[in-house]
Amino acid sequence: MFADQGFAGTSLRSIIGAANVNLAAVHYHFKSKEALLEAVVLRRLGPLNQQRLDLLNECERRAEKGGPTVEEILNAFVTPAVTLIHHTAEGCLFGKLLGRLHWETRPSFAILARKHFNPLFQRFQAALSKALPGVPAEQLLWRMHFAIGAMAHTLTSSDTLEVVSQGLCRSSDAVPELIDFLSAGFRASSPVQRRRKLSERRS
Amino acid sequence: MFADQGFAGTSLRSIIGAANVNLAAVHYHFKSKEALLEAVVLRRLGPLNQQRLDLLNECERRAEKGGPTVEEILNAFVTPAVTLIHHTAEGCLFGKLLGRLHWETRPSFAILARKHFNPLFQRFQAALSKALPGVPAEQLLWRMHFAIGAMAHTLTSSDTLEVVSQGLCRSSDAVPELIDFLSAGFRASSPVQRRRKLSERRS
DNA sequence: GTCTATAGGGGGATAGAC
DNA sequence: GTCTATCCCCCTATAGAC
Repeated sequence: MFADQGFAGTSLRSIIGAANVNLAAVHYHFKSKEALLEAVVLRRLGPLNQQRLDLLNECERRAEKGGPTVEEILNAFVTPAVTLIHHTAEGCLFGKLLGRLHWETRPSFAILARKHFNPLFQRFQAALSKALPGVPAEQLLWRMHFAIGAMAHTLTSSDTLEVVSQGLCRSSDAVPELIDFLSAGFRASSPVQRRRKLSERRS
Repeated sequence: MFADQGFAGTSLRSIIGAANVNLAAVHYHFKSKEALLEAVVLRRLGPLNQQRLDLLNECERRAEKGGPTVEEILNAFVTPAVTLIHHTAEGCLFGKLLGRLHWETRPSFAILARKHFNPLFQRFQAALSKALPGVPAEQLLWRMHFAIGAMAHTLTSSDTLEVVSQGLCRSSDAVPELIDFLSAGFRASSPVQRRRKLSERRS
């Protein structure tokens, strides 16, 4: 319900109705509405982030000298989350919740999100930096930012894409399509000349 | 306020407080809270979408035979929106609102968003399809989906990136970085072989 | 541990005076 | 057109019986 309607848009009363419990039980077991959300998120996000790290470690261990490819690193980051959306209905909902978490603005959420995301982010930043020695730090951060946006939007809205495309795009293709797209973006060469050209054209 | 706290998270009472008006005035002039949001959005979204179409038409007119490049098309789509975030504070807020609109789930919002987004989407889909004859329709839709996610996330959260990167990434670089990244993604070749390989690795 | 009952404060919308 | 006062509902959280 948090996934579909957002935090502010979901009342505890609608939750207890769906769960056939009473209101006091929520506060007894979880203390507050925000703490309930945190519990809902953490139950699955912990294992999911661990899975991402395991995949990354594994492909680094297996890699020839020079480390894993961009595709392998992105695969470790993206796949555990994005495969959620075409498995169980529950996984699909958690995927939406996960995507939403990236742009909830309540201070307590931002803290929650960063607490469980920053270590992961830095680990993947280091791996990508090694795999892409030609990309300056600033640019790598921008590209990770874009990748997170594309991934989060896929988590929250790929069902919309299925409808808009009239069934042409299926969620089961999301992972390979996303990795193809992102890895090409990360590898993009960006001659200063071309960037200047676009800037001038805009002004 | 809608941009920062979302629709459900923003009360009319907090709005009238900030605007120094009374509650009845809102309902007299806008009829309802949802209609107020629609008015807020439409005042700026109409001109912005027109600007995107104008830019696209202009670069198509100016292009040599073969039509405009992917970069030019993406520039027409992305720039009018993303330049919002590093101009006025008001523009920055509207950028956030615009990004948020892509993943508000209330039925009335979905209708609003698609009503003003679908025509634009189809126009750009046609242009991109022409510029990328080797990319099948299904894949192009996925890539537009990813591009929208990256753009929307940039609109809503690039201030976070400025903080996380400790000032290394500045919003004024968002447009060229985004266009570099996306255009490479759109041009990506995707040998079926590689995609199968990744799929197998996952299973 | 579990429940009912209620506190105590918003929420959006509206009636009716001016 | 504008404002005050108010309706009526829903919200989170808690007290206190069992």
